[in-house]
Amino acid sequence: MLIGQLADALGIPTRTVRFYERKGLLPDPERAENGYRVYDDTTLARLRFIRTAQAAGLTLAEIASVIGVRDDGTAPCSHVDSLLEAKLAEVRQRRRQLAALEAELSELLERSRQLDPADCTAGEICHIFTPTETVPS
Amino acid sequence: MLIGQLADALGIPTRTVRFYERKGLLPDPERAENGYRVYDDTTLARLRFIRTAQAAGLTLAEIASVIGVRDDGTAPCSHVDSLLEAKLAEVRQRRRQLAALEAELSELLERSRQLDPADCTAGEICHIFTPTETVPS
DNA sequence: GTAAACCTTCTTCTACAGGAGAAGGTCAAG
DNA sequence: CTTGACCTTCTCCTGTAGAAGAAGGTTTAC
Repeated sequence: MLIGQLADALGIPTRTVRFYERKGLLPDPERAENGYRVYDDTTLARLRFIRTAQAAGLTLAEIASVIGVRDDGTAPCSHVDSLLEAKLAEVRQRRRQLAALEAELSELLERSRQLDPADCTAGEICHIFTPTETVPS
Repeated sequence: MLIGQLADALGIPTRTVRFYERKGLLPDPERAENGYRVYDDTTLARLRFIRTAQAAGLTLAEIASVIGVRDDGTAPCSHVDSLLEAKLAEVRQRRRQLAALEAELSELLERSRQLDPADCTAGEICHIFTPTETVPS
């Protein structure tokens, strides 16, 4: 199997396969006499693994570390487990941040609806962002 | 006011002030005889505006566009409004994606708990990511 | 025998918001 | 008069996952 066929089998560009190779996610492949990369099904499986792990939010560096553990002859399960735990915590935190941002945006939009552009001054740049003044007694 | 004092007033590095200047977010400042940048309070206000807009998730390029409209003599309110609408839509979509990712991660972690690392084979790299086979009849 | 469709390596670019270092000028205090 | 704290410009680096182009060799099909 040549690189184009491998790439087509997964619907990814050939560039990406070479990129993964340089990142250490794929082993240096066999070469035909003309220098072309030659692959077998194990590479296909490895690429599928990479894509699945990516779908779980792992970065290529993290996936490379998992592959590294496996290549050391160790089952990377516990490593994967901790990566997933960390990722889950990250995702939850990010979700919280985005929830706050969504609330902030809604508030700004609501304010926008109640403001008249004619009242917007150059000094403020745009009064939608001007903090609502809590009028003191 | 020199750049260090301006930066300290907002708790940002002086580098950042120069960076904003080069990005067109701040006007070219006055210079003292020795070449030092000299600022007044309008720059302080502009920096506060930038920080507020950033907190709302706008990119520096978007903020620059808002400032550009204002510098054209137009109230940028409607422009800001559409930016905020777009940002809100983005945030909502991203939240949905993250919710799906969180579910996926939870599922993988649950699977991890039920699998024995001793069953993990080299071909799979890690069986936590191996799609659960729906056994056909 | 040539054109299309492959393949090779190399380097540079993208978005994003700065961070970091080099190499040097200026100013106030001791 | 020197030390330390400022200030200046310049250029490159960070992480992420590729995309893009240059410039060339190879193979297949007609």
